[in-house]
Amino acid sequence: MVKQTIPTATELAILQVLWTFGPLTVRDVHKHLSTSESMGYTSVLKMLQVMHKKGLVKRNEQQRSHVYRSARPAEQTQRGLVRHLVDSAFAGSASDLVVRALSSKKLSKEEVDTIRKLIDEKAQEND
Amino acid sequence: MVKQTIPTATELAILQVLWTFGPLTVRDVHKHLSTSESMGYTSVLKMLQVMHKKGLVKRNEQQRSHVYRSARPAEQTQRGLVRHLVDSAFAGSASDLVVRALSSKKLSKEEVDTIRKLIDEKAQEND
DNA sequence: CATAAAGTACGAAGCTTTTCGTACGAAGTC
DNA sequence: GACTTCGTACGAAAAGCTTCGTACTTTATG
Repeated sequence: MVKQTIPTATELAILQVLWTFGPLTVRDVHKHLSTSESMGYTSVLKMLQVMHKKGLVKRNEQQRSHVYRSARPAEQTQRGLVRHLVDSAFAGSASDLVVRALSSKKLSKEEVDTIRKLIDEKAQEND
Repeated sequence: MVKQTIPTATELAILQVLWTFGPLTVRDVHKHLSTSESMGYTSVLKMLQVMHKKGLVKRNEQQRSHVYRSARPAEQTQRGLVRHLVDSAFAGSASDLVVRALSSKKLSKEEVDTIRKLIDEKAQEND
């Protein structure tokens, strides 16, 4: 079992871009990032190099502009993050986290329905 | 609106102790912490001083041994943490986080029921 | 009252994370 | 072929987090 690294805040910002838009060059990551945050181009480059070294992203060096992609599917990293948060702030209780999530944001009717279906499946499993 | 500080990993470890056991002296925080993690006494002290400066904890200095307590209820901090995670790793979708939470850990029948009830209330609100 | 025990304060070292300047190579353009 | 543009690499400064040693004060105790 490989130890799951928890990405830092900046790493997460970059990963989200990659998850959303797929494999990108440094320039494109920078473009998608720079709308909200302002981070120099070489900072993004360095960040991606660091993440590559850590194994958070993979890259294709065929082109002169290397193309980076997330090393793991979003789902896997997100699960790791949730687990980490559950342990570090909810004393291990995932349901407490869910309760808090439900009370913290207004969810649309559709979202609530999605979740309800999931819960029902979950409930059947446990019968 | 006051900007909500996101506690660091160590700060969270300490906050969890305070949430669980209520107001404690440095020595007692250290005791509860040191079972699993090993952190020097003065490190815990310093940490609590830093947290006090940041406003994460309050302290009563009546006694020689100051008594520290969480500045905010657990619920509030937890909501902030969830919101932060939703933004930084789930593109703002709280329901995606819930979905991931439900798929990441086995939940007991009781927990599932608790959540289901909550969902039902939530669903009614939206009608 | 002298000494030990228990407490706080705090500077500073040691890490990790983040940012960026500078160097340098490869491709395009006049 | 000279010059500009676009790219990577990487050292190192800056910033934040964590740990702990040392200094000093207060209280207990022989």
